Amino acid sequence: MPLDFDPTRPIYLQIIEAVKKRTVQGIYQTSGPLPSVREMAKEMGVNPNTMSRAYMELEREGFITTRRGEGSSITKSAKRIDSERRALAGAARDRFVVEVRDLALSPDQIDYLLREILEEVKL
Amino acid sequence: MPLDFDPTRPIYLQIIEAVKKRTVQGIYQTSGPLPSVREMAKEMGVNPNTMSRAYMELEREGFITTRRGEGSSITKSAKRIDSERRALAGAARDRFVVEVRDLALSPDQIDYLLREILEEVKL
DNA sequence: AATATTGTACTATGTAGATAGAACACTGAT
DNA sequence: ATCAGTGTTCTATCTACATAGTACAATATT
Repeated sequence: MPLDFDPTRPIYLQIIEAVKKRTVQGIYQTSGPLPSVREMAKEMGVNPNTMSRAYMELEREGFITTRRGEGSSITKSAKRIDSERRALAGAARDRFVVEVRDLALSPDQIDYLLREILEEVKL
Repeated sequence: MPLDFDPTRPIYLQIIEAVKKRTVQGIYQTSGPLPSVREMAKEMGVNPNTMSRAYMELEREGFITTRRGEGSSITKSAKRIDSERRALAGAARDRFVVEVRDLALSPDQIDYLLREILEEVKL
């Protein structure tokens, strides 16, 4: 199932985010190996070079470790993963605040917006 | 004061969003004219071609009207502007929900996140 | 009528991102 | 030793985006 990428943003950045989110969800375990560059490229429907670029960036950030011939795996540090979860949530919050702050919404509209979010996120 | 653009996203798209936000905030009135392509380009620190592209797109969407030699102006429809406000808020909400939904946050974490947002948006 | 200001169009240049394809280098298993 | 699978590197090609510079077309102003 190839991901549906936002065509206005670099794919390799979206891949990085997707891998982090899947890890945070527990889809990728720290015990086992990460799918290989070629596998993951095929699954997400992108070129192996693009996937390799994403993996290299993830390694640079210390989120995965990678060894030639052996493959890649997620960091074993649970602390690192949880900090990633909080970082993703915080970044999403900041983006949302910036986007909404200057819309001249009434207090009622703000309350309604947040209630909508609460319901949708709970699902 | 040139805007600080996100280098990972097309500038002309960010300009479009900026013009819409300014309009929604009341910075650009429907009565008066919009700054000219060259003025706005200078103000935002981009090339006039890039600004022209943004204006053309805004016209295509029906958000501004533009006439050669005369200049551009925001749509006179207050309904259109308010619908834009709600559209911007709704899009921001949807993006936020998508970003946060799959982070495996605890209910407590969600509550805390929303309280943070409420405080920051109120300012 | 002439000039300035407006939006628009065009060519050229540079950069980033993505793809395709081939080759190389290292590791584990047979 | 061989082979398959791994990450990595390289060249080439294509597209979108942004910039620079120039020129053109239409309107408003003088």
